Amino acid sequence: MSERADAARNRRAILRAAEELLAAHDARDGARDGAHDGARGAHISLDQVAAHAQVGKGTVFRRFGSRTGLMQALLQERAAQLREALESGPPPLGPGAPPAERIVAFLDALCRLAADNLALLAAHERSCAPDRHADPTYVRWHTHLQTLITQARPDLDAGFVAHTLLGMFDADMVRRLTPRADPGRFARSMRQLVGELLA
Amino acid sequence: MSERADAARNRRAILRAAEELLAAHDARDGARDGAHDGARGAHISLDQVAAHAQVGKGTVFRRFGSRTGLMQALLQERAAQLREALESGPPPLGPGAPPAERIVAFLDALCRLAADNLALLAAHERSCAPDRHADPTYVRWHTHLQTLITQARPDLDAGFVAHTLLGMFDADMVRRLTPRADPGRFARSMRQLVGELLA
DNA sequence: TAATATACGGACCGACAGTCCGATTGCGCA
DNA sequence: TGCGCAATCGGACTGTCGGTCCGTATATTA
Repeated sequence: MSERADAARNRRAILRAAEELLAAHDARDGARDGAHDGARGAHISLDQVAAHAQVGKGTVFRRFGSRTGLMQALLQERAAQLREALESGPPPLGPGAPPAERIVAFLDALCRLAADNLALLAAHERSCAPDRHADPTYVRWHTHLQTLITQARPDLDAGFVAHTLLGMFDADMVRRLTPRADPGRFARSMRQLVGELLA
Repeated sequence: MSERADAARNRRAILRAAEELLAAHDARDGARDGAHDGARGAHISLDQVAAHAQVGKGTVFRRFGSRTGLMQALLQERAAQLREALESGPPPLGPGAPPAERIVAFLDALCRLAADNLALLAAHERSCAPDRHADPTYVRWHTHLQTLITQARPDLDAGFVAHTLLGMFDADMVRRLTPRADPGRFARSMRQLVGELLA
């Protein structure tokens, strides 16, 4: 036995509470359209999360270690499905398709994931700012891309390119480049750029 | 008259103090080589800056409005020379050369600027995280790139590509991709990637 | 030199990440 | 079923920091 029942229950409660607060932010912020609204940032404090989860603050820290830990756990959860698809799903997302196609499929999937989780992404960025490159999910994505890029374009600096491509998914950038009038712009421009690189 | 003499003196003192603290961080952190050292971040508190500048905290806020304001001022100062060169210097950095060359020259200049001001860049990122896209220096750089890209490759989404290219200059990324053993890697990989895009 | 707009400094505030410890409770075991 | 302990809980507490306030000091100008 590695985790007591109440502990597991609280872990779930905390994750769900964080999601709900994030979603609330998303809704509230999303309501504002048009030009950017300056001081962005889904700032949910851990006190809020604890209160919303009906749990003591200490519990949050015992379960997740820190704000960063909570955010990483949250992102990991949301990314689980994608991870599964990458590792053992059908091509082109999963193994089996030529690398260039897998890259495009992966980035498309990231677009969707980003669009559906803007607030989480923003909060995650903010918390992990110190070195987002240490986040397990980021590392996994980076490794995946790097491998594929190495196969598709052995002449490029795959690590560098992978970082650059992942850099596109900055929450603020996604938001800015996803205007109401043309919600497909981000994905389209992204695909075009990747096309250039793999051509 | 727009600013009293003592006010101007203090403004300079604060800027210099911030630079010195940042440099101290840089030195201390830079001493560590090899693998990443986790919790990065040139975190200089405004209390520290005020103390180091031998000035009251209130003065810092009166002059710069906020932490973000201070960071923006700092970056603007460091970027002044580059700005000058872009607007009225000799080609290819300044006007007169073909857009593709100007883009490369500009990004090369950014490489140098980034390398020389890693700590500032990191601190700036951290403070302006909410929306770095509102920073005057960032906006200037983005506009510059966007214009040139539009000329060089009218078929691309210039705004998107410009953001992506600027995204490469994330302090953490620069640091990671500038190993002691091969300090030219970042600039080289960057040039290669840009070459692909403009080809 | 007097009058006034400006600037100064540092005490003060509220928010928040993270810590601590006495009270509580799930759970294996007899 | 009931015991006992280890794990968990909760929320008070701490230290830090960005930002505000206001009584005092000073540059400036006439």
